[in-house]
Amino acid sequence: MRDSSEWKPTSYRTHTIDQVARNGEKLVGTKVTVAGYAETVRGRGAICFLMLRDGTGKIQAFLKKDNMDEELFDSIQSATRESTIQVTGKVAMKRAPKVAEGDPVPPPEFEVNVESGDILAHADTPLPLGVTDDVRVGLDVRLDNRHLDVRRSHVNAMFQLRSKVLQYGREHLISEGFQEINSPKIIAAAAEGGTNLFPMKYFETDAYLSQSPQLYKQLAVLGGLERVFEIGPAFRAEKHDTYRHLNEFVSFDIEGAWMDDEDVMGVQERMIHHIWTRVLENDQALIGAVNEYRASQGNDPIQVTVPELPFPRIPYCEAIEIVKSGGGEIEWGDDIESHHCDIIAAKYPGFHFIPRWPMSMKPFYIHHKDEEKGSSGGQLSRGFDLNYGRDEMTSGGAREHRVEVLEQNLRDVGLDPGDFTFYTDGFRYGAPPHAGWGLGVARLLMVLTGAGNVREVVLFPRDRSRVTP
RNA sequence: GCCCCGAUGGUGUAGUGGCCUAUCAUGCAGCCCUGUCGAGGCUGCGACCCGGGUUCAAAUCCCGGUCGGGGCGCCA
Repeated sequence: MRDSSEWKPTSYRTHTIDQVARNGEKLVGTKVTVAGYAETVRGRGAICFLMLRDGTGKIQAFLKKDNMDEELFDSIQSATRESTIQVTGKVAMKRAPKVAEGDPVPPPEFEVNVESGDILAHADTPLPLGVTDDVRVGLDVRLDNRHLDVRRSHVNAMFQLRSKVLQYGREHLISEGFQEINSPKIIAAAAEGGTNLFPMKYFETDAYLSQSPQLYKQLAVLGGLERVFEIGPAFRAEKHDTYRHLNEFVSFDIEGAWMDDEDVMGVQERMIHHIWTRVLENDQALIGAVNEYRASQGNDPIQVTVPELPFPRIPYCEAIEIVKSGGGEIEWGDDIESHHCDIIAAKYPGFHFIPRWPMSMKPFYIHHKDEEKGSSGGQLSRGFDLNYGRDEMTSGGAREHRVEVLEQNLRDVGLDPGDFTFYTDGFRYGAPPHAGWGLGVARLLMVLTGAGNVREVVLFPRDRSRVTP
């Protein structure tokens, strides 16, 4: 769980629960105040055991009727599960549990001998979902009650891992000289075409929610910010309903000047390598919490295996051949669909790049070189994807920096360059060649945590049929 | 947008026309016991998504609705 060793006391507690549990030996006899959720309340009569849990750990509070106010004793003893309770008392060594002959004696544990306390907030019964119950809960019930779901240790661990992934990713990009930016999410025109946008009213004007920071991060680079990244939301009004799609998702985006597609693939694989390495070094406790739950459900444990560098590159033309030889029906110029990815994934199960897509399948801002053609003569682009198994993680590429080519590309896909002057004007006064990518944070998390659904790793997911909570 | 599937106590489930005043687990309430520790023992509480239809008889079959799940397309 969280490392709270450096946390300061607050108005409600002198110590976090983990601080007491971890330093019990030093604290024996010391009066402490802790607060947490009542995980279990056992005992009826003269003594009572209250298992308290906060965001850092668990500890048993021991209550004896003789040692405290009788009314308080009764109210805590009859408190409902998940009520929040504050207790004050001296730290003591717990009596060792009975263990069967030959079983190892567990390490010493500590508890709080309660002298006073307070019920901070009472929990209704029954709980919509049990925080510690030994029953499966459907995803929909969990999402409707996410505030309780997140109290479950493996769910809590997943969201701590999410925070770590963002932290380590930032850490790495900053080490390579990228600076964090924020681009507008309210925009006037389609950024890329293709996907549907959510329309909105911006005062008297029609506007949309941004589907991607793409054009803005390019403008930032054209403006001389050199290397930029953004972690922010993107919105797509697509009526999909799958384990890997949401209508609002967080995208990890970068853009760098004087770089091409190969250069930014390098940034990406180094970043993922760094994230995995750091998780492996620092966050085994979180992985352990996830695995404990997986074991209870009969699932294999997840393992953090740092991927080898460089990731395989399977150019589009080669990918088509792999699919064909694997029995898939596909022709040059076709999209590589999920069932095709299954064939490729059988050969390349981990992370792999698919560079050099046909220009006709990539957005107008992707760069191409006239001399790079596919086997059947079609124009190739400098756009690439990053896949893990069958799932697409990333889309990226070298960008078109020649304004006259950019405008032609717009016309080729049926867009009017006149609608994009806010963007194309950025290229008229000298433009560095540049490249970048966008990575789906939740999809990366799925790989790391073994989650079978993006909704597992998004706190309050927005899909086709869910806008609350 | 297309295709498939599902809805039973708070939660997760059993159930394929009469054996269902509906199973089991968990939960909740109460009692007993107890320095417990996945506590234990006993008693009790609580459900067939909504509307129509078929039938002597519907949780079960049919139609419509609502909500949900899975897959595809598209994408991150």
